[in-house]
Amino acid sequence: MLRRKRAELLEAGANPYGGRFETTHHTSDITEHAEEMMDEKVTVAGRIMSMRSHGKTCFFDVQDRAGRIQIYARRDDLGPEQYALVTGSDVGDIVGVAGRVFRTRRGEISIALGGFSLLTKTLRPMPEKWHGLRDVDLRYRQRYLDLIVNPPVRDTFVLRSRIIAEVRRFLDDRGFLEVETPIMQPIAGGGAARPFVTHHNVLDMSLYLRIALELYLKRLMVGGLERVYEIGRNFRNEGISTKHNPEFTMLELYQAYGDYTDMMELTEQLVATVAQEVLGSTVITCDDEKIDLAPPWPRIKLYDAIADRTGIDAHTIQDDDDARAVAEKLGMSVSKPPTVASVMDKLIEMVEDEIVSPVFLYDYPVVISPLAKRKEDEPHLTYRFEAFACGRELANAFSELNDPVDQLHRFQQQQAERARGDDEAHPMDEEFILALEHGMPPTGGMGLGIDRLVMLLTGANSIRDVILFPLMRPRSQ
RNA sequence: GGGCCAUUAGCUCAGUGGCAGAGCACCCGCCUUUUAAGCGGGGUGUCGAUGGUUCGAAUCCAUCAUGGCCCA
Repeated sequence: MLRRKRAELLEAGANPYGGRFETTHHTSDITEHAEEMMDEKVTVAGRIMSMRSHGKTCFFDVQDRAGRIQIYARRDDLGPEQYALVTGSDVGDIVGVAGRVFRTRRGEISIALGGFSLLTKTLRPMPEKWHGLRDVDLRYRQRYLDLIVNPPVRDTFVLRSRIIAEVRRFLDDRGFLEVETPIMQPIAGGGAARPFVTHHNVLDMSLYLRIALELYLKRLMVGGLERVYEIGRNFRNEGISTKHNPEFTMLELYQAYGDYTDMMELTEQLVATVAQEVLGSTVITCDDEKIDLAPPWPRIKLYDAIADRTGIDAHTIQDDDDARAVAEKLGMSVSKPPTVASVMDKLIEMVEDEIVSPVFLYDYPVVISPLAKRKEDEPHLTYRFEAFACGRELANAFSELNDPVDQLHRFQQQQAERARGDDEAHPMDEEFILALEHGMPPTGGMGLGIDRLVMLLTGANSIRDVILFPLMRPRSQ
């Protein structure tokens, strides 16, 4: 039916796909300053969201990126031809309208239509007008409809953009240099995750999509850039959940001559500042509970938190036998035979679930921290922390390991783990060792999940609600 | 990976063995300040897919697909 209208328009010599159109205002400029603007001539453009034809008059609502405004069309004002073009339009059409600002009898700010241009004809009906688009599958697959019909969705992505802009400003103000490092890497290091593999035809070599930014950014610390950050996409070949999308956006930053305590201060300052700038407050809502992101955040030793939550003294987990005993005692279902690393991960997860207000857990075991500097007095631990809030990990940071000999040793241990079947163990990276051999200054580094931060600040419960186009399986016929 | 739930018109949803339905949207007619406009008329469909049970399946069974929630 809508296709027929397109054909009829073409036949009548009208162009259903117009060109450049100059507007004077956004809808909100008018609705928010209506009193001063009465009788002013304005031009706006947008999509028709509803239509009430009323004999020889017609009302319709036009939505642009700022909001909506009602348009009032009279046949006597427009003449029969223009008026027929108006009433022949459909909800979903994109139009340009010019007219005079006025208020209807019922008090609604409106534009009395003087000129009308069809800019784009829709061939598909819009989702239903008061239930909107609910089907989450359709909302993600056809996000453009979600954005048109569900205003909170647009608000979320506007906020996301502002959050990222504020993060950049915060770091730029502190002398950090924004850099870009390879996304396709011959060795995917810097984290514990399985990578995606691709292939370079001319070089005839496998390349991996990066799982972390870390190892290249640290090379820049060797190179003397002193303060760098990158905001970019990481890719992890793992499951999809409300906390995980295979591609996600990460901030990593490195500060020469700093350590993990500097990173704690920076992290809490960053999050609180961004919240203040974007939301106007550091108080946010997490599952109906109000939490304050204002620094300082409590700092709790990881092992104390684990003991508190589970009664387990994690210091006693030294080998696989200890790990198995703990796994059995707590009734953990660890798929593979439990290792120290897998049991520690699980224990952290148990603590994480109960955290609501922001907290730093610090001093992580060396077995799950192959890139972090070892504690001088407790060599089975590292100068590493993670920040948690609202039941989710938000940031991960450490004093960076800059001893190439220890780093090589750690990589070798990871190879042993890999040989035992841990396919997320860190790969050997000799080029990175070479860089460290040239001397990396003592450095504090921090990684923060941008999607998680946006979730925290927008109150989203699923990562898919803060990613415009989350990964979906192809639609089956 | 396991469990539960969902999938019916463009959208939001009813329909639990007997003619495929409603509201919105859409089409036709009426209506010159309406606003979930109104009034009258019109159903536009591969009931997610494939098998099976049955005289008869949207409905019961099996498998598969996609999605959601919970668990791992």
